Amino acid sequence: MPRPAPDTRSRLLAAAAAEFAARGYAGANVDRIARAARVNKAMIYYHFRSKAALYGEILRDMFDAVAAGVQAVAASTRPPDEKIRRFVEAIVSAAEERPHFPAIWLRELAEGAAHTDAATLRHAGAVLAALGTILEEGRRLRRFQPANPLLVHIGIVAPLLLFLASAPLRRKLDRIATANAAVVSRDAFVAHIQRVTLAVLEGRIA
Amino acid sequence: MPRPAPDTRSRLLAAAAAEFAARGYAGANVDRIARAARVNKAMIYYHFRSKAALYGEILRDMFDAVAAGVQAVAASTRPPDEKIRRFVEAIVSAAEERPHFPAIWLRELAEGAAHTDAATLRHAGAVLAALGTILEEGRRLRRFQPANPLLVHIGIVAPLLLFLASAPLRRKLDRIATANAAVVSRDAFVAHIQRVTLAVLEGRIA
DNA sequence: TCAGTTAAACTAACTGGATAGTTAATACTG
DNA sequence: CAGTATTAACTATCCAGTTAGTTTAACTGA
Repeated sequence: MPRPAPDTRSRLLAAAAAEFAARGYAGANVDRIARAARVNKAMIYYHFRSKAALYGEILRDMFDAVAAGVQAVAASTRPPDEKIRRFVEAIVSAAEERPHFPAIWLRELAEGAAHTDAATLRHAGAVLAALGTILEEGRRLRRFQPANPLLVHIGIVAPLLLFLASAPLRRKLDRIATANAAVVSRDAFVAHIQRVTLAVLEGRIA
Repeated sequence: MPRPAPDTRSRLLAAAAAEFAARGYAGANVDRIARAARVNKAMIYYHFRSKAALYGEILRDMFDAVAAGVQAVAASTRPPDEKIRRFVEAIVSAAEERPHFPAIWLRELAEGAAHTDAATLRHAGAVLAALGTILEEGRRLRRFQPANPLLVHIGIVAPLLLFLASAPLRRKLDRIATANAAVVSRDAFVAHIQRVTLAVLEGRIA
């Protein structure tokens, strides 16, 4: 039933996100995306303008979501330590709603955000800015020590992204390797990042 | 001067590492690698078997170097806390001798090590194993609390990789963004990771 | 000491297959 | 019937890998 444009568009977005995450922008194949979405390839060019535009749409959606999440946290009325916990949680849950986000973000970092347009880049910058706001507030309230926002940000985002993005690899290794006991649950990992970050901010490190 | 086979091979390796780091395996272009190395494209197929073999060689060299470095640290006679500091330092200096390592490693993680052969994968696993040895020793000597090696490993490697791999992006952003004061030196960053890791291991968190 | 031989190192030009993007025609629905 | 959604088949380009032939350094032995 053509007119109501079923879910072709969203099916394409989902299939494309999986493909881009698994193979990167250059490695992604438009025919394969169409096949996975069970849709004619030409629909990609009907609903989106090009492979690049499709990718851009996915990126934009991802960074919009994260930026919105962490900005809400920063603007809320909570004690600073609680804001930090929720900042971490906001990133993780945005990533879990979009399972391909971590891998795609990692790749964009690796190639200097080559496929990221200025607007999306600003949204990404807003995540760092939101963290900066929280740190500043914590400092004003004498709860946090001075800390470089970039350093704190990397300390949070890098482990989260790597942990989430490497899930497929870890599963693969567990199947091969000899009883690799090094398995960590999502919750344990998040809690660990929250604790470590707060220890840093509250000056409980060395 | 054909016979002495000047540095064609090493020039190709260098150019290829840069290309793979900047664009990923699929995005890398063999003609561009040859041009950058100022060498005829056919030389790639003369000195290496294929694009994949060239990439594999680069990966192998990288993981060999890191594995050797951290294994030397683990085998040395130092107190556990010093071993941890040197473990971090070993990874950073291997990465600095091979500036394209971090971006390439990040990508491999993002795509589940799709282009990594079994031997190279074992070397990568050896890095985690070396850390495990250090943690165990520290525990035996009552210096470290019990800790999940994978969790500690990600806490070290993820920030290092992200910090090193995002250097080009950060430079790009600094040129655009309005007085982004969030600049962190290499040494400050490394020292921070060392301190945080030891705080975790010595049970000084939470 | 040097003509002749060998094999490694190298090149220009080509090939074939993959793939992003197009088009013209068709189905459906309000 | 009007316009949105969809399709099969096509095109043009790009790019990994090949090939047939050339140059050069190192060696041979007379």
